Amino acid sequence: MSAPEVPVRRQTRQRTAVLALLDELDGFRTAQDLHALLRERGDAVGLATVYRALQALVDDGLVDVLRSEDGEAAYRRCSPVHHHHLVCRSCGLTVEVADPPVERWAARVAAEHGFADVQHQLEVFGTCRSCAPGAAAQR
Amino acid sequence: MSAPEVPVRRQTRQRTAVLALLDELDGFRTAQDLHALLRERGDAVGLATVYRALQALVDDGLVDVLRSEDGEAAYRRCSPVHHHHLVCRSCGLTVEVADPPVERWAARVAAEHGFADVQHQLEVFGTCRSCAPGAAAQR
DNA sequence: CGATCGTGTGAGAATGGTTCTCATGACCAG
DNA sequence: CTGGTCATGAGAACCATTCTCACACGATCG
Ligand SMILES: [Mn+2]
Ligand SMILES: [Mn+2]
Ligand SMILES: [Zn+2]
Ligand SMILES: [Zn+2]
Repeated sequence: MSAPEVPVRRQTRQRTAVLALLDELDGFRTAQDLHALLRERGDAVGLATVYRALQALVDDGLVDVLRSEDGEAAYRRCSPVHHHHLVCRSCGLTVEVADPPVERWAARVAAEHGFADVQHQLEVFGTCRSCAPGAAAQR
Repeated sequence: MSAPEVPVRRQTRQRTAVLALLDELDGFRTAQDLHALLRERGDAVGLATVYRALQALVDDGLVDVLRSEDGEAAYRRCSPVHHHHLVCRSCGLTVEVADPPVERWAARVAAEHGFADVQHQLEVFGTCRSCAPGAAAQR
């Protein structure tokens, strides 16, 4: 029983690059986007490795993932505490928001219907100020 | 301007069969699942047609669609009024639930951050009574 | 330091859900 | 009834994601 259940997570140039890039971005981005950005930037990383690095970060709770309307997965460096997202449909800008009321509500509704092992997901989508129609003309 | 903006929606055997099947099911099902069920049942429909029929029903507001964790789309006959879902992860059993408080909350939070054209999505996932561990043994 | 071991990497193939193509079939208004 | 649209379906195409496997390279320990 001396072998760790979860293998040691090695620190590699690729994983460092992926996390560093996510730290600079403020919105949700797809794996393909991140891969392209890394390539432009010079420190290229294989696409499969980008996917693996992102999955590891999600498992470690450092990154949140959500599905865009067309089913593509999008990733974002997020705080480790439970929260929800206010996402701009146009530019991806995201604000983390908390909502205690819905936490209790979800648990209560689930219990009323006999559901266990309850989880919930709440996302709010809209158009941010910068992306509002006319925002470009105003400056 | 005599041509209708939206072409007439013809009533075909295939579209009727898809909607009739959805009316008998109480949970979210993937297009592939529905296609297989229709085939078993005898009145087969092409897979592409199943996808097109489902998309039309979604456009008409008769069917709701959500993405499972692996990105697959799942469809369910739903009421046309705004609501949220309590979904069993195991069998797909779904209960429609309303939550007035979150409606106001979403609008307020979005406004505070300058977001417009706000939409939100709230889903609760859990394990229903029938799928709870031990339920099978209990009869 | 190095040797060693096991994990990480990446190019390309494979997978699989969804959409597209296009020739053919069938609603339905007139 | 009939024509003109729209619908259908088999298969190809698409494309995000995962898998394969030979090779590279962190971490560990003497
Ligand atoms: Mn919550
Ligand atoms: Mn709502
Ligand atoms: Zn924006
Ligand atoms: Zn269930």
